[in-house]
Amino acid sequence: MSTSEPSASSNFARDLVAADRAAGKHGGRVVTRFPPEPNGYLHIGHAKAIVLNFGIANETSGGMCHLRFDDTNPTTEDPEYVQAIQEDVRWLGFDWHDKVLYASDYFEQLYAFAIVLIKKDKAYVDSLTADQIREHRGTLTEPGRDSPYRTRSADENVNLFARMRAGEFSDGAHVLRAKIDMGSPNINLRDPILYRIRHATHYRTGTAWCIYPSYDFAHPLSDAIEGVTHSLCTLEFEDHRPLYDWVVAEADTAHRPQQIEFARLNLTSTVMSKRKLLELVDKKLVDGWDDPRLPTLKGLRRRGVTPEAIRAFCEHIGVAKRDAIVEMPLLEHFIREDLNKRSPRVMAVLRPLKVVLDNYPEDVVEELDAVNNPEDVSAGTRKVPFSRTLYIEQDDFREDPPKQFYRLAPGREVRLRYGYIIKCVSATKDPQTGTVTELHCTYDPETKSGSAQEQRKVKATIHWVSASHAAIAAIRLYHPLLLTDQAKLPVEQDWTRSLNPQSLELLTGCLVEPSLRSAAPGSRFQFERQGYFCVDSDSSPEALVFNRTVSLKDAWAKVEKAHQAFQR
RNA sequence: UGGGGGAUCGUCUAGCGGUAGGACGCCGGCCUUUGGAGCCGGCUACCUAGGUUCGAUUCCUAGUCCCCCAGCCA
Repeated sequence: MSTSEPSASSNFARDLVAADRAAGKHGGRVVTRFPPEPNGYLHIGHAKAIVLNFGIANETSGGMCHLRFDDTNPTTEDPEYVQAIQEDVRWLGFDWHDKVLYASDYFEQLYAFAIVLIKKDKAYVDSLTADQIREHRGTLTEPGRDSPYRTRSADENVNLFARMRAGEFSDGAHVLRAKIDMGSPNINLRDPILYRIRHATHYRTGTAWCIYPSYDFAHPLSDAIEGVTHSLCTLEFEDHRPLYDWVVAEADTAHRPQQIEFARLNLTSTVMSKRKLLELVDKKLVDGWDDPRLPTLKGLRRRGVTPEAIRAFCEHIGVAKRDAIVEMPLLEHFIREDLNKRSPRVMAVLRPLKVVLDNYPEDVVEELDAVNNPEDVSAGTRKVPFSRTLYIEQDDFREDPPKQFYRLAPGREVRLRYGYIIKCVSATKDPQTGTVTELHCTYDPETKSGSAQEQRKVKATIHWVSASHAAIAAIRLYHPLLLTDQAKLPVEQDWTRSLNPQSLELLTGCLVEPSLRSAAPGSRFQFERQGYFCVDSDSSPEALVFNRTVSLKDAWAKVEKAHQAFQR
């Protein structure tokens, strides 16, 4: 990777880990883990956790970060996601050094730990129904009540739990619960469920088990089994920490991991919850998990965003405990910053307007020298064909130019990038609609780029393509997925009503310079004066498709907006 | 109204008793064969009220506001 990464910024979690290490806690070892449940695709919120966990491990000598699948719920998980998650973590640029681990690999050990708890009278089999358990749990302000089964003997519990495992009971008939305190003000401590019966096929263990450990039991013990020192998770688990500590203490594990919580990432104008993402995909409101409008890693990748940009963004936003909503323009900034340095420049006309150079010979084609990347001289130059009939951007011509509009207008001059200065002589209009269909211009032969003779300056330089040489392409422009911030989404009414109906804008008949004909899917370019684009996976040499990753900053758009605001 | 957390520029974040800094954004300017990039300058913040202290964003007290928790999800 040539892109320089910002040095890891200080944050409370890093400081905590560093302090523990300095104090010799855990023998100075640092082991973290990224523990997704394989029930969906990773998004940029996960990237924050990945960058944090792998980052802390990587910057510590001898540090290690495990990739662990928290696959304790057979009804929601699928190997498809295991595969996809590994791809995404690898794509982001992280390496788990063979430590792909699965909570399901610990089922036998976890069962043994459960027996330990039962024998210590710290867990019991409850035979209440789910509804009854809920009733007994109390409320936020009222304490819960003990289950009548809470006093079963250890022997009876061991026996019952073994029979649960053996498959003697149907789903929901019994659960294993921790015996803590039904009167605790912390609801998580009111005898939380440790195991439930699920006669379901697990994608890895098949039908070997019909009882499955809950998160609250499996997670702390998995961390302990793996020797995880610092278990970083999001804020909503803060009040599970006493339970986390209780479980490892009562199970008397050799190693005691420490849970640290941080705020999850929120971004404006998009959705990040698994539920909402799934809804968009299921209802076909987007084009699958890799729809470029989605904040999924697959979506961002297809859109043309680089892993370096995502990493830089994640480092920059920091890690703290306060709830925050990061503005999308910040992400866009890091995408532009990265792409600016690495993207070859090309010319592409999104909304073509025909231009005929009346004084340019009909049978001549010049090969003009174009710079591939002004940010990187080693990227070299290429030839771009120039001829009498060209296309320019519709936006680059105004019949009646407003103030501060420097581009083409009747009688005005602009430079054609890498070519000549041209002057607009006349505009042909459709007699029906009045729209401009064609421009007639003259070129000034003395002003060819690179020729030192003519140093005449014009206010604007515009991009263009040669009509007979250009390749036709379809271009997809992406706009915000949501018209409102996710934090402000209506809770009760259908949130999908806040979706932007224009989030995808499809342009066809776009004209791109001929060098793009052979562009491979995934390759990225800057379309000069427009933005960063990448070749979509749907693209082929016969039918080119580009996705706009992000637009360039547009100073004129601001000026124009200010004009409009002034006029109102 | 129980418990757990959190409040610093519009946004994200730093600060660990001693001039409130950075980034995005926004506004000017320079530069420019991308109205891009780059460069220069400017903008705006310590939730409130008390207290401790020579000195408080930081420590203490009391409020206020925001977030999370009542799945046999994670």
